[in-house]
Amino acid sequence: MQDLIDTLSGNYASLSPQLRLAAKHVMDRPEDVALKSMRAVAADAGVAPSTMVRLAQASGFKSYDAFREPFQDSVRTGGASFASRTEWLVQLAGEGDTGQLTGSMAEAVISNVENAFRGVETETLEEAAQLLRNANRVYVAGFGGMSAVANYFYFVAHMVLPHLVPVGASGGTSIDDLAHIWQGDVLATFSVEPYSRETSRALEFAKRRGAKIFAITDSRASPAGASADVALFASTASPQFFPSQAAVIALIETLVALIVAHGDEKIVSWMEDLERVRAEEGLILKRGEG
Amino acid sequence: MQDLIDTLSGNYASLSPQLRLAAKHVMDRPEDVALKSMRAVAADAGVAPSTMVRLAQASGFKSYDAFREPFQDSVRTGGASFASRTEWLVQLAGEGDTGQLTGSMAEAVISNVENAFRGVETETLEEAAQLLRNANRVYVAGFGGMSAVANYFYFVAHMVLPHLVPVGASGGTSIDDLAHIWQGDVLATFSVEPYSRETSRALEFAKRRGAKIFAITDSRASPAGASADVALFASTASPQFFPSQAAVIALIETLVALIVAHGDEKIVSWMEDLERVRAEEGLILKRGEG
DNA sequence: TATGAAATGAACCAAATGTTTCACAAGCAC
DNA sequence: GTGCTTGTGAAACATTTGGTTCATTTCATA
Repeated sequence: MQDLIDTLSGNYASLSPQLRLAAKHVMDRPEDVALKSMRAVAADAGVAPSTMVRLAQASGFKSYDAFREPFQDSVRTGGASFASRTEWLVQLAGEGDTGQLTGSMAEAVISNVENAFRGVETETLEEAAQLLRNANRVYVAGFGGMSAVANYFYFVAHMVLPHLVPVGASGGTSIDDLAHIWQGDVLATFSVEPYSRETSRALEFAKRRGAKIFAITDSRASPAGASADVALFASTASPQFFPSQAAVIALIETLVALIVAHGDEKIVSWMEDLERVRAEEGLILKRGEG
Repeated sequence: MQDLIDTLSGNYASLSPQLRLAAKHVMDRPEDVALKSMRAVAADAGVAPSTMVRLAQASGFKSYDAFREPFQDSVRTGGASFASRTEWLVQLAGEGDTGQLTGSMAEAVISNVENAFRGVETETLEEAAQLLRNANRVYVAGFGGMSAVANYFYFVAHMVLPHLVPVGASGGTSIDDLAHIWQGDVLATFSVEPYSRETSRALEFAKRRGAKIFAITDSRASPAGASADVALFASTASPQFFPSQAAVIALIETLVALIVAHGDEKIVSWMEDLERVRAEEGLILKRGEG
């Protein structure tokens, strides 16, 4: 099957738009080809049933059923897909130190994500969403290793929260960016150990000004965790030198989802607008375009 | 599915002869149930088609299709399929529950991470690590929603790879930053649907210059996935409007861990230096300091 | 703009699908 | 033996399947 996918990927450029759509879907969800009916796969891919037949023929198969066979075989023999998580990790460990490292990273990330979601109360998430939504301004701050995370939050959230202000991105000191923070504003911080001095400075400053604090951090005992009005916690445990931010990212994404879900319908039409504009301006590729 | 097989095995004694035949075959070849038609399975088991329906009903399922579902799920590597974005938007009108949204996000992230790690071959990870380590220069590019991810990669990796060059961060056009890319260099791209036009432009440019391409993306059929020398894939499926980047982040972290693990000892002492300096310069807080 | 080739989707077909029905057989109580 | 329940498979059912046809659309070329 992998051979077939490689072939498909190789010929991809020379296919017609509709065949590309079909091929892309097949490559993305090969199990569906094995399990679902041709029509169902076609519907998922957004093409006509006949297009699937044409794809099969274009790939050198006499019929769609013949085309489907390799996929069914790979699902059948692919003991990997049957393996439980622990079995899989053990097997991975058998593949040398690369496999071991990969396995332990996967384990760490999954358990971090699980713990983050398990540990959080839905009310706290609600509170956080409300705090951010109702704030006058939200200042977004993350330093050192967390600047990228703060950056990510800013990018995702600014589409649904118009009152976001990035801190520390402009090159100046963070206090410059915070100069106008005030009551009714919120400082959103992202921090993990080792905690940067700049974060705690920003925290103190914002508090003194009467702003509320929202934090995502790795411990209740952290500077941000202790002083925040609303805080979410995500472990960053990792078998390697750098803390893993995957769980933090997951929390951020969930939070933004909540903000949208329980926000007014204005937000939704707004996002639709945004996407439409980006498409019209040619900033993003249309489906099938390459 | 294993639960179902256990139940089947438990009730086995109390079944009628024909149902036993059917149940035995189902337990022996569960993949066949997932892949073949009911009639085919019945024929293999040596029973009438209706017997299969009866087995399904006797197991507490309303239809044979419902009975088959657990088998298909267990065969399937790609776990839950999520409603399309538009469906999600519709669902929003019905105002979903906070807990439900949180749960489905957790499910999505975990399954994305697991699939990303399961789908990757350890050799590919090795190749990627080597490609990046041995490159003359590595240009790091991500646009739109992926700029934060690229930013994260740059931040984490630049501590272990001194020859990293950010693209598009300086405010100018990305091509400006790529101007000096050449053979022996590598373009590292991060992209998910909807693919930005800028990414494919950068890809073309780098290829023309003879540079190698490394990509983390969400599909083999994506512009980056198709043209990359080494590519890693991570699903970004999510029950909400924005794709989830958590799995991409997890892959990035693993890759960096590999680069460190198999790099020369210079890298390690280098990182130690870096941390020492940051501590000494008072950029980060000592333990207990707040 | 006109022309021809390629691409596409709607409609259709025969075959196969899951399901239901029903007649019959086997076993059991009386 | 007669009734009655349970188990069973053949046949018929509506539905869905993979495959084909063909009119229409698309688009590059003339």
